[in-house]
Formats: sequence, C-alpha cells, structure tokens
Amino acid sequence: MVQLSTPAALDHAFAALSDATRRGVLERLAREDASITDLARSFRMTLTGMKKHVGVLERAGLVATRKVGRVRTCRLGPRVPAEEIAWLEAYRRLWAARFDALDQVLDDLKPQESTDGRHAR
Amino acid sequence: MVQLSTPAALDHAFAALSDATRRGVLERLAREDASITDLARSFRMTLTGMKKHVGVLERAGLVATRKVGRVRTCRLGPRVPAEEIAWLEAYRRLWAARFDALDQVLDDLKPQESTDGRHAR
DNA sequence: CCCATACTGAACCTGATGGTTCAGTTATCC
DNA sequence: GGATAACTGAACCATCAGGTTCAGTATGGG
Repeated sequence: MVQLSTPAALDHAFAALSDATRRGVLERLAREDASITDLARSFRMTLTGMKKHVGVLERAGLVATRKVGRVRTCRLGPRVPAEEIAWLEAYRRLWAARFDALDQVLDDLKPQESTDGRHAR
Repeated sequence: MVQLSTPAALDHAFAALSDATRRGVLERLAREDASITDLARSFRMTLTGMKKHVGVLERAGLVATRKVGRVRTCRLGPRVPAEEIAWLEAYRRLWAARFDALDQVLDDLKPQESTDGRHAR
C-alpha cells in the first residue's frame, strides 16, 4: 500500500497519529526496535491489541515489521510523514495570511485604539 | 475546550485532520469565511452532515463559528495546529537519526532485504 | 402575516476503532 | 519430544464516525 500523495494516504497517516498509544509506539521505536511483546508490555495491552495498532501504523507506512523465528520486530519507516508536515505547514501559512488580513480589517474598523497599527496578539 | 498540550488535544486535532472533507473545509476557509450552507453546497453534503464536520473542527480548535441571524459563519482559528507540527517535526528528527543509525548497520551488513525500495536518503 | 431560508437536534444506519478472550500455529529450549 | 513463548486469527463487544432523513425552530423578506 503506502501510496503517496493521495488524500487517502493523508487520511490514513493522520488517523494513525490520532491515537496516543500509537504515537507512543512511534516514539518508542524511535529509540529502538521492539517486538510486539515488548510493545504490548510497555503499553499494558494484550498482544492482539498491540498487533492491531502496529497494523494501523504499518498500513500508514509509518512502521515496518519483519518476522524472524517467532519474533516480529517492528521498526520505523519506510515512510516519514513528510506530506503530513507539508500539509500542516502550508495550512499554517494560509492561516497566518488569513489572520493578518483579519487584523487588517480590525485595524480598519477600529482605528482609534491602535496608533502603532500592529496587533498585540 | 481547546486545551493545549494534552495528549487528548493531539488526538482530536489529528483525528479532525484525518478526513479529506474536513481538510478541504479548512482550505476553503483559508480563502474566505463561509456559512454552513456554503460549505455543504461546496462539498455536496447535507447541512446536517456538514455541521457535524464543522463541529469536529470546532472542538479541535481549528475553526471558530459565530451565528448572526439565521446564518452561522465559519472562519479559521482560534488555534493553529502548532503542536501537531511540533510533534511531527520532532518525530521526523528522531526518524532521521534512527535511519542514519540503521543505514550504518545496513551498510555493515550488506543490505539484502528492503521493504519497498524507498530508502529516502 | 406568510413563506422560504438556515440552521438544529434526534434518530437511524453502516462500517471502522480499540479493546478483549480463546483457540490455534510455529519456534525455541531443555 | 514436550513444555513454553511469540505470534496470529476469528469472534465478540461497546463506542464512535460519517453520513442520511425527518421534524422542528428561528429569522428575513414581501
């Protein structure tokens, strides 16, 4: 899966990040690789439950796993959430532009209170 | 609501962003304020359905609304998703560090198994 | 006043989430 | 070879998500 640039990819990645447990798993895996058992123990959860979380992260491309013997080892990758960052950054720029425009309007509508012309926000 | 820095806030914001319609609404509102009816028409959806989306965005602090007469006008704010960006940026740094270390290992071990080829470096 | 517009809320439906238990299956270890 | 550990899959449960319809309520215009 792990298709790039489609809205669905953003959907999956943001959805994967919307759970505190899964964000914790990512932070944990940033420190070191871990097995399902390791992760399940860390987050006080059954193996099955943790495997589902890992599955979500894997489908979003944020985690890769490999099974050796009995043990499935989870590690970061193959995908860094670059598009998610890009979307958020683009949005932040739009937001800032919009808010500046709003400030302009407010400045125009109540010019009596701000002689310096700049907001204190 | 719009509480900052709690895991739940990240949950809500990321969840709000995990839907293409809602991201579209944010982009739309970045261009100009809009009523529920405007948004519902733009996204071919019932008023009720759109109101739910706006509610999600509002609860995540990404959209503010004000009702004047019959019309509820939606605009961006009051919150820019700074924490989400911060989390993702921090994660990207961890990812890069981790991947550098992994590359080291792979270089040592002669890379044979690559999950999808995208090694991104 | 009457009517259309704009929203609101409740109820409903379908499918996904987040978790569990239980019953396998496959490897490791002694 | 037998016990045990690690995982896997199916089934179940409660709750939520994304959407609808339908029946209101409130407001603006003629």
